[in-house]
Amino acid sequence: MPELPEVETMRRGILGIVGATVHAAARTPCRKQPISISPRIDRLNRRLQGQTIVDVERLGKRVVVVVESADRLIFEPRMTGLVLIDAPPTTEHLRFELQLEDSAIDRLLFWDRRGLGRIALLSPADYQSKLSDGSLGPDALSVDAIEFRSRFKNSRREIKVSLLDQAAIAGVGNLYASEILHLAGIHPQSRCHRLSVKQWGAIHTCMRAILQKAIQYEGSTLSDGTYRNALNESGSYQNEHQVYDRAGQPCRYCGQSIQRIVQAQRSTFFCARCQSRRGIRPQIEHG
DNA sequence: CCCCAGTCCTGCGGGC
DNA sequence: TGCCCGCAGGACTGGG
Repeated sequence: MPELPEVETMRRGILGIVGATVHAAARTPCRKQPISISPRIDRLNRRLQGQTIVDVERLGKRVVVVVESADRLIFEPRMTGLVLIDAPPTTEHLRFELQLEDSAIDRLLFWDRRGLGRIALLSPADYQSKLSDGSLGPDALSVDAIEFRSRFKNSRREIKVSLLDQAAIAGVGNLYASEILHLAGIHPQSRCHRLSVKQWGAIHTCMRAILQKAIQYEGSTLSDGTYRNALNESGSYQNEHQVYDRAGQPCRYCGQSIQRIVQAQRSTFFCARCQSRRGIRPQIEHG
């Protein structure tokens, strides 16, 4: 399930398309239900044809391809989507391609096994309103500690659930939320409004540490093997997981059995000893 | 404001 | 052994 580190790895993996010119944008033959592409593919193709790619950005869990007209092609992988420049895992789930010219890279591909992913082409005005309509918070790696705390501190929700709210902070998903709170020594059911300034500092610091380390490891490829980088290679951060999908196994830090609970219909994994309802794990340095 | 259940969708693995 | 159901969860919606 691509979260910020996986999407950032995809972004880095396709940077070679900068400078290429779009020959055509097209759906690929695929017997599955067509994925959502906005606007309609013929209109999207007309707006992209002949455009030079000038940048590849990331916005939370989305890959953003910028062309010279300042239109932005947004790839939203959701659960099983991949942005690739090399051989896709299967041909039957290949959904979309950008045929390229004037480049060593032939084409940019969107592959998605389950088809929940989305593609959208946004004008600069559409993009600006998307950024300012409140549906997407600041990127998890851009937001500073003050802004971070201010976005959560008055909420009565549980911290784990709040971290998944993309309108608060963009980029953190279910896997990394558990890992971040474990490193910070914060219980996932802690209510936001009851956390201290020091605890918010710890969560912010640990969020940055976990996400940056996961980027270094090129993301997490889970047992279903779906996630791949742009060259169709596995990530390796799954080997570093402390709690995610480790229910019943010993905490690597203290040996206590990792617990699984359900919050907002999603699995949360945590260590009840390292993540007490009181305070920060004392051994972790913050700042 | 926030919560919850349902929706999309496919592949897989547990259980019978 | 084979089949079916439920689960995985990112983003969103509608109702309470």
